Amino acid sequence: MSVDSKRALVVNGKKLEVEPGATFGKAAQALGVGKIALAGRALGRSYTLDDKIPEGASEAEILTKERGGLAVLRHSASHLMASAIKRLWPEARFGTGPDTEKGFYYDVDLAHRISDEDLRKIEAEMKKIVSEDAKFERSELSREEAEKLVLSKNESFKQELIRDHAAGGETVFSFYKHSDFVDYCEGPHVPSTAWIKAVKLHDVSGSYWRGKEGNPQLQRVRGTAFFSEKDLQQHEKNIEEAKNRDHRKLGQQLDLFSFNDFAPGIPFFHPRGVTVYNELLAFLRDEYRKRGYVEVRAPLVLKVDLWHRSGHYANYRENMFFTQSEDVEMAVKPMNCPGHCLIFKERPRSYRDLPIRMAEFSPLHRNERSGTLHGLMRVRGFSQDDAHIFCREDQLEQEVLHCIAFLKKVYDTFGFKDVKVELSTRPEKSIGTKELWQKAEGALENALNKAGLNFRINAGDGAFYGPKIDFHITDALDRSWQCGTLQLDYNLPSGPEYSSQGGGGGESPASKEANSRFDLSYKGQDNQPHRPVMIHRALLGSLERMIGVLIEHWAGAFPLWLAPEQARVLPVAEAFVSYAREVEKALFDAGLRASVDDSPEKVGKRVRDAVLAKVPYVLVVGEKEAQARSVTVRARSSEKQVVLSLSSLIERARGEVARRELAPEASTTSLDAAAAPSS
RNA sequence: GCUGCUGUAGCUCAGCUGGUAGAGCACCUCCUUGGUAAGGAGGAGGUCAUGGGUUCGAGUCCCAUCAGCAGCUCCA
Repeated sequence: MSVDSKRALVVNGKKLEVEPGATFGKAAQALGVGKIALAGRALGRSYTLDDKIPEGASEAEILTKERGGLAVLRHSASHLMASAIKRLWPEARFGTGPDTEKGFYYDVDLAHRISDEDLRKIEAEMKKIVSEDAKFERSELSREEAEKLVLSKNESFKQELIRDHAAGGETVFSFYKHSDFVDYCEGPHVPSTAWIKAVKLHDVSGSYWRGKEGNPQLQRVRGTAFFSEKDLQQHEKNIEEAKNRDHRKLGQQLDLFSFNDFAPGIPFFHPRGVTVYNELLAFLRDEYRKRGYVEVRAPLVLKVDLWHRSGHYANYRENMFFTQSEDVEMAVKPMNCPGHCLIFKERPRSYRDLPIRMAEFSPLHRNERSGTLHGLMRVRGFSQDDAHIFCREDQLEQEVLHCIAFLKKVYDTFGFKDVKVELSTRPEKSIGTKELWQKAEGALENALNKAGLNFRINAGDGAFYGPKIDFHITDALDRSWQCGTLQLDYNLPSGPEYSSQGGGGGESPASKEANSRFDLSYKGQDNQPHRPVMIHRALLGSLERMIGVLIEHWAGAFPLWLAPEQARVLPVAEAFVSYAREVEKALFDAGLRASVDDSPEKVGKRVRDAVLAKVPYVLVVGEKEAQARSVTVRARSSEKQVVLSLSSLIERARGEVARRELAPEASTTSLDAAAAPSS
């Protein structure tokens, strides 16, 4: 083969003939994306457009603005920021600085505490470097050279990374340089700093090196970047709007709940919040009745002996509240499972009794670390829609499917579209045989597939006693919260045969008690005792967290069945207050939550108040309505007015509640259809 | 728990380099009897998170504590 013969290459999925020694830039031009090309990739590595396409590559990728560009831009912005920081504080050392979903950050080790003012200074310095139009250049070094280079710059964190990568088998260490700043980095990057025009730094916070609590804490400087100033502004605007959905803000505005210094992290639910809370409970109890659940109530405070037996004392003590009675140490329960095991044991059980689906809504208390608290999403006192299913081994899959079907019903009722499902498998520290684990994981995976759910496997993240399925929902600011959970538990039902092979945490192996859990059994068809399997499951997760999620999901505009105030009657003048009261009474008698606003304000003002309170139905009544025994309805999310007879409004609203209808728009449509011809 | 930031009326916030508190909304009273997103006038309301300290004097400066916010960590 002659040296100058062209070679075939697949670039971005298209076949291309390239000259030997051609650069990624040339390939980009040949593809017609020369102007928007940012970087190249081949053989699992990133390159600049000026780099030659590696000889051995038969495929290559050109990253462009549209093709993975934002991540490239942001990663470059993090380098740009690091270089600006280095100019301002030459002693700064760096951890890692990746792009993220919404922007980028760089972790900095610097004795000087970076303030908000400093962020502006850094931004100004970044602008300078942008105007310098500094090229990003790539180079490759051997391990020795790489370590030498980072050590010469006193970058010990980078050295640690290099050593780790070397231990992982890496032999080529790439560096990216722009201006006077060089960084150990995989890339890719934009061609030059001039690309990074729309960039903004947001905040600085602490962050442990490599995410380990014992490690030194670096300063994480966070920001974001876009290709255009317009996109950046839009992004900032979106964030502002998302903040208006924050359940903490809406919870206060809508008078749903509050927090008080006297009980940090434990919510006070106001009357309106309790209405939502109780409607959710009613929904679940309805479903429990249909699905063969039984509800129980176990004590809130139990002797520590019990928590020793359950393993909570050894594994969960840090998160428990303790108290005492006379000389007996007791604990406030953080979970329901031990109580349910005790109820199970209260009498002999037969295989005919199983499955037992035992539900409980009791409040739980967990002493969460102060920094983890977050509105209703993470609290120290809450109730789960908890249940423990005691079943036979052969009922396991069916029961898991039963739970998933239930969960789907619940999430459909709320209209959740983006639920992330994770299957967490056997962790390093685990109890039980390999076969048991494989069986359990298989059962869960099988059930997920049968249920048609897309899921991600989260290897090694299961509980030590069994694998689990978690359901995550994101909040207004895209933070992910675990809501539903489904866990297989072989631990709590176990008896004296249980040994603390790795899972026992701080338990003393000498203690026989610690080595026996609840020793649950049922009498099988064979007249022999058998061990039941326990499924621990919650669908909403905690009522508190779910209410927080729902507030953000609907921006406070609850569907009719959950709305604290379902209708507000506004008499147009004092003369019609008595008819307004009649309407209120009729609604009340129909089981609906209604009020009259007879404050001495103009109708416009009272309509505004009702809209801001997100009341689903605003009913204006005056002379016409009083005579016709009708109401003029203004449904939420529609300014359209519809005249309805009082009786047909009630009929509609009751149906909407009974079916737990979702969208306010749906009710608007049905109202339109039912609209009496207005005179 | 860690790092940083914040804490002024019920809510949202103003209060310059220290000279002992202000607005809008909400609330109350009166006027207005109003037909779909803010009618008008007046009034009341604050141990400036708490506790120390510096100072002739602290909302303002310093320290501690408490709580919240962002991120990290944690989340059986």
